[in-house]
Amino acid sequence: MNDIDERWLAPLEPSFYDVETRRVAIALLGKVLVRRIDGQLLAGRIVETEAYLHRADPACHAARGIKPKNAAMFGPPGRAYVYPIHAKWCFNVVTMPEGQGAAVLIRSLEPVFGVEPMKRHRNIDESKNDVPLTSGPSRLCQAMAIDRRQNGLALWSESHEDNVAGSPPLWIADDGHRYRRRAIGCSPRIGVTSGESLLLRWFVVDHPSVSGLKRWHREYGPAERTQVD
DNA sequence: CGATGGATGAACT
DNA sequence: GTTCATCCATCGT
Repeated sequence: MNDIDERWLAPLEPSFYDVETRRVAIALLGKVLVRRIDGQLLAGRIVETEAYLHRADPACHAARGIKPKNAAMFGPPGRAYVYPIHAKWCFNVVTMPEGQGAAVLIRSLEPVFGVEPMKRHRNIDESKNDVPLTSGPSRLCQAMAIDRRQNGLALWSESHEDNVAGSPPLWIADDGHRYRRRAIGCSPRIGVTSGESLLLRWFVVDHPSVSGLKRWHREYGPAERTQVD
């Protein structure tokens, strides 16, 4: 597990994120969120996302304009937007259009490697195997050790210079994994108090790492057809 | 599965 | 000081 060939984990280019928010949310399913911390590599496959649109979306933090708290949302696509909620953290990726405050919330990961350090970060006993490690936006932040320090961080390779280890502490990679279109479901977003009728949550159907509302979903089909590639 | 109550950071008055 | 928030562990059915 320690001899990971990072060539398979090269950061996605900024152009990946410079796309309409919903397409990014869908295209992120199957990608791998990677974290380097304490000399260890943590990774989890993205299996649940939500889109927060720059307009006509009252649930988006950008809806009430730019504030110090949400300023990272208004930065270039491909940067992290990390914000606190109910004493925990949520990790978003900024999408296009730049400067408008659109983002994708990463809601759940399937652990790929680094399970032991993830358990430590989550304060879970090493012997326990049935506790959700990275299911839910705040749990995955805890497992991946993401907090306000990653707010505004660039996730592409240029940010290597930000880190003495020669690589960004947090990025998203494409290892070639693809989910079939029929394996992707959609639903309203979880926990939002406005814009609740919008189907802006996507997830891998019946995946054990997906959090919440598994029952209320429908196949991501022609009605929501969006170019994934 | 749904309801409940706890937890904390930041924007308000 | 008060309120609200892209939550979640826990408990009851």
